[in-house]
Amino acid sequence: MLARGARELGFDHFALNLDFAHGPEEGTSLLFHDYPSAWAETYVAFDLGKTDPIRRAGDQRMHGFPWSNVSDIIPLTSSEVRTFRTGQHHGLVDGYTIPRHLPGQASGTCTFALGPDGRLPVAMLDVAELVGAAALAATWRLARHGFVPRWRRPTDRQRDCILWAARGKTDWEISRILGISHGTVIQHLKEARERYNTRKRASLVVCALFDGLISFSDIFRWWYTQGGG
Amino acid sequence: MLARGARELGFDHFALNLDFAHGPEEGTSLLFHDYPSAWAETYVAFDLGKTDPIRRAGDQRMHGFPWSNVSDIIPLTSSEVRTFRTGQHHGLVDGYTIPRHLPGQASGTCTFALGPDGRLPVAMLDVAELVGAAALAATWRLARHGFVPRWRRPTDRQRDCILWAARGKTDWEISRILGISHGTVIQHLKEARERYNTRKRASLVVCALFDGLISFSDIFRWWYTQGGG
DNA sequence: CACCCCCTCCCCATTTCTTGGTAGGGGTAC
DNA sequence: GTACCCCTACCAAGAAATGGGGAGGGGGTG
Repeated sequence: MLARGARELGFDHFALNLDFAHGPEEGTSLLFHDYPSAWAETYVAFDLGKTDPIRRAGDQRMHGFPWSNVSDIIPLTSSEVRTFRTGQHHGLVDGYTIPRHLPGQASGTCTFALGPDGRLPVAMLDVAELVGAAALAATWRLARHGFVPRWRRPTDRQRDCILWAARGKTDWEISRILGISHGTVIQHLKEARERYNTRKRASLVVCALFDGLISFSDIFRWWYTQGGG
Repeated sequence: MLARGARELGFDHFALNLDFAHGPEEGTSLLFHDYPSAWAETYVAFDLGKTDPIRRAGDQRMHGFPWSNVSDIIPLTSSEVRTFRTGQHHGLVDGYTIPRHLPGQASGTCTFALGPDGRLPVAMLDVAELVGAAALAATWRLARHGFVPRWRRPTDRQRDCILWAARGKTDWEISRILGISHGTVIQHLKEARERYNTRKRASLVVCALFDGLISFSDIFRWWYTQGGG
């Protein structure tokens, strides 16, 4: 259906990707597409997904964007430029990507791509936006079935510690800030790690951020008022 | 502009809300609207934003929904039902709400509401979706401005190391994964920390995430392929 | 050709995190 | 009342990160 829709909108290919955010161990991701098989194989073989600038840009946006805008959204590293060029050689010249996010639950993109002779159907982008969003929402509704792990979230105090850890404080510094003992901070962070089922401070912070437990504004609001940078 | 747009779409009022923190507590937020002033004052006075069922439903959805569907999306508590009823008494009978999310950065809704005599303009809901999303995205772009630091960005190899660090790997593990020496990984991360002007691994990851150098999907995609499929 | 940047490798000392325990007091829900 | 959760606090050993140095090769550029 999406493939037909892509044609009718004036595109050549589609790709729908949905990542479920239910923690390190118990998650899944979906990928449907009708990209040229040569490119798909290259993509998987070189694990290009991890350096795909399109996905990264999607994490910064609330709605669709043409690929030509990616460099305005995020800084491109040289290897990402290479990924991009390789895709073009495989017949994926341009495209339009619609991202959608549900904090702590899922993130996904729906992309409509153009072959070598294609031109971006500017007039249809708004429709593509709606079609892509509908496809993502439908996929999410279908896929979430039988899903509700929702492990216990960290407590208030654990969250405080995570927040200060995200701000780059050591356990001892956090203890001074919160007015509790050093060992207690260690304890809170220990239990928080268990709740997110991780074993490293850095990924604890990542999990808390993605889960919506803490946010960048939480972290940086303090940062800027400090004058630190 | 939004007020005019709301009228043209067949609605009576609009409200645009953007929260910069998903965290349970603190967080800055924006609210633009042309609701009846009596309702607005009540809303603010009782801090109803925290118990507004519309917002909570928005956290569960990737795209727009009419208010009549809210009870299908989330279970309504008695206080939420009260909020709802109070709104109706103030002349807000029905509406259509468009949510958008950026995990860890912002969440917002754009609502078009109907007065006592209004009927939901079903044919225009898709347009409302686009208009609301555009308004949210524009607000986000404006609000985020002046937020993005512009230091020298980490190199490709430094980014690789940050990404694996965000995934909870140790320096030694990263060295095995990338096929380089342990000391080199330490060196890359050391220089990456200097570029982001931070001294801790956790805040290095936070900076890289906020900067868009790495993204949540980069991090979690790998996790999914490890355990879940 | 210098010069800068990137990637790679190495040394050392110190600080910090992680993991494994145990345990009391206060609040709340059944 | 009993059970559970949260917050607090402590100990100790081993693993990992941080900060300070230095160094060579390759690539691109003025």
